[in-house]
Amino acid sequence: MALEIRPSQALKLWRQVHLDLVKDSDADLSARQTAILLTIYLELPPHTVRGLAQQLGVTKPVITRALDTMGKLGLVTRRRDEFDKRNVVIQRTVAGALAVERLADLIVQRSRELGPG
Amino acid sequence: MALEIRPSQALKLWRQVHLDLVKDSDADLSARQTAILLTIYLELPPHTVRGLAQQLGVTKPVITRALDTMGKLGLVTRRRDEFDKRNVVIQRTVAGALAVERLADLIVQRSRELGPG
DNA sequence: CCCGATCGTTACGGACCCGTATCATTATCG
DNA sequence: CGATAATGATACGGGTCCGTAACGATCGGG
Repeated sequence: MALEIRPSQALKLWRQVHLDLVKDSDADLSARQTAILLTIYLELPPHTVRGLAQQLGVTKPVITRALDTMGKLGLVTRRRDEFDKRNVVIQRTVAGALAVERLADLIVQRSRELGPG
Repeated sequence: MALEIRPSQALKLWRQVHLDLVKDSDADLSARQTAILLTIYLELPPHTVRGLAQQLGVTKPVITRALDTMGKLGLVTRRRDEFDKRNVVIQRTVAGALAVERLADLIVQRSRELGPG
């Protein structure tokens, strides 16, 4: 069931999707922000600042700032954990789910256009 | 011959590779830099600042700065075009080729680990 | 009840990147 | 030649991000 992709195909796909992302300037997320966003939307909740920081191997302020930025874009929301008010629970949004879906479609679309090379 | 990948697989692959890139902090390239680097190494030379700017849909200073940064990292080199000294020809380097190769291997490796999901 | 531990956030100084505008250099054409 | 065009680099003001360090709020064990 493993995906069969050759190195040259992988690079072409990577380049083309990045070109698309750069041209659709609205989705100007860094590599870290991308990893954070996809972790939130692919991994099981709940997600906390500390948990994300550990998964990414970065410091907590990096997560806080990324959440600030993505919050402005409407991609995620934060809510205080009522049972432990020190914690903050990161929540998904409709806009974020749509953005992730669009990214998936973009990758799928571009992968379909790959030649045998 | 088209690559068959499902949206959920595409997202898992995208997330995992980005996680790897973030943790291997040395390769801290932005989306634009990634697009530029892969364009230089996948498309036929010669590459110029203006040409890259057009392909990416960005302004020339973006390319100049990206080449500065990638030059410091040893990923590319610049050389004056002897036949038209206004032009600068961007050249590949061994280190850059190796970095691109490692990226390709990373994507291939992570794609092999994808489940049917 | 209080003190330490833990959580997320913020302050700070420094670095990078952006787009616009401008510049020096070089080529081209009248 | 001289004027115009084109190329890449640079200056600038503004924004974002980084890691370290410190902070307030909250929990929990003694």
